[in-house]
Amino acid sequence: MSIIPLYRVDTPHPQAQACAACSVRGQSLFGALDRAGLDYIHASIDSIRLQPGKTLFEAGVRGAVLYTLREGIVRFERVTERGDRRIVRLAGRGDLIGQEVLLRRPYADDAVACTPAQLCRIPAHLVDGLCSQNPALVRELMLRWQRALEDSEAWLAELATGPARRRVLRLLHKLMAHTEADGRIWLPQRDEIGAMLNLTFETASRLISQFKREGLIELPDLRHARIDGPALQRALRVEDER
Amino acid sequence: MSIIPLYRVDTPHPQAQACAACSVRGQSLFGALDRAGLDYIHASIDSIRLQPGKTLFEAGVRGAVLYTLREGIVRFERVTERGDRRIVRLAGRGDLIGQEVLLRRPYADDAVACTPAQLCRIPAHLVDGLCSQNPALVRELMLRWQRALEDSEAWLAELATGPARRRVLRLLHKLMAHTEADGRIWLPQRDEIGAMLNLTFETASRLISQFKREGLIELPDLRHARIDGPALQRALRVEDER
DNA sequence: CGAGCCGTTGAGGGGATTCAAGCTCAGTGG
DNA sequence: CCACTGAGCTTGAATCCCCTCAACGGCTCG
Repeated sequence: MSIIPLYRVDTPHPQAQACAACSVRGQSLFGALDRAGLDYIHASIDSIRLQPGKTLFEAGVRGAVLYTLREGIVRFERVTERGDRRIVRLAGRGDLIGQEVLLRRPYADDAVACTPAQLCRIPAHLVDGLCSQNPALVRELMLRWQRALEDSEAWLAELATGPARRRVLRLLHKLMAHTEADGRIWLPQRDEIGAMLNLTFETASRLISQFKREGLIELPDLRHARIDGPALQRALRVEDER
Repeated sequence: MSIIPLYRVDTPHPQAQACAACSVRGQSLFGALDRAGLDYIHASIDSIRLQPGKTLFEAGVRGAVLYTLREGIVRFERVTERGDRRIVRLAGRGDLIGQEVLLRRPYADDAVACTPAQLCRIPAHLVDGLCSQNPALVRELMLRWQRALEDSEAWLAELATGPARRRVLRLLHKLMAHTEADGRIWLPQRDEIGAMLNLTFETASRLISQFKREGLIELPDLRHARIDGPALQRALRVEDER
């Protein structure tokens, strides 16, 4: 919960200090804000934690809040008319989640935590207010929309094309962008891989096992992998040159 | 080319009148503009015609113009690292094309006319200028970004999933949104269908022929189809309930 | 009239799915 | 303590759907 100051102080609000020191501030939406802007927002922003598998919001709901992802990975998924789940995009550190509420639109997808996640919960009206003052923020928002669009199109072009082996290799490549401090990457469950790449979980399992045998990856635990980067590059080259 | 007036007149500029009367004005980006706004923009906007197969711009290029599609269908495509062409989205009447230039970003995809197309060519700086005056325009822009994002995600979920028959049926369903005045829809070439649905052109051809035999569609000419709507709905139902 | 593009159709092969069984591991309760 | 259970992962065998390769026909253009 946020804290509401009862008296005027000269030092900035503690949450404002926290925002100013935030590890993802430079990459986040509010990176464009100055001290005064931070002072304005701090009181309304809550910090949220989410366990893997927990949903942040559901498609179709008209929400009034959006989120900045400080830590972890969140996936966007939707259920097709045929009834199967399809993961259409991932969000990582610094990404904005649920920006459609700024347009008074319902959430477009389910948003579900893939890993333990930490987020800032931001009321939509807060961003509305800041936008009218701050053109840089508007531009920042548009940039995020464009990035999300390009992500989605790249996903379609690169992760939904070609043989299964190539698709899983490309997924591993993409996941390397979210490498953790200790060099491990998040390895999705087999049925999640299936939902991302349009494969059955058996096929996903076969390929991950195969990569293990080939020495391309190793699994320190069930949810993480270490990837042999150069070997992955080579394997991708082989797939693409044919 | 645009015409620059040499003397001040009381009647609105002819192009401003054309804009005000534009058939897609209500759905277009500048639907949010008033008379004064239209007067401001008219002189810089050119009208463009494009034949099927002609490209409007290429991915990676840093352009300075964006477009409103007045008539026809334009596709966005990109070449995967493996080297095959993949169509990732379609634009129809009233859609905005190339808005990434507003962010000083290179075009994200190739844009190619699918049908004869008419567009308005809009210099990016023009929109920049209007945005600072006109909050409604900013909101309209954001809405378009969000719509494009949702289109792309829906494409991924609905057109890249399931057996080939279902994918082509869903494509026909989607194309019905662009039905022409006489009730015909644009029917892509077989290899275009392949590039949209990740199929070979042979498979696309087989399915279109099959639909013809089933009476689901008829082809008045090679590039157009008439669809039996209820039959299509039934066929989709059958596909989805299994 | 031949060349080239586009569409159609067939035959055969291959890669992913389907169906099925067995495995590990964490949690539960006797 | 350990059987029991269920969820997730792995692996095998058979099937099927789509791709590949190939031939052919219609159409437009030079």
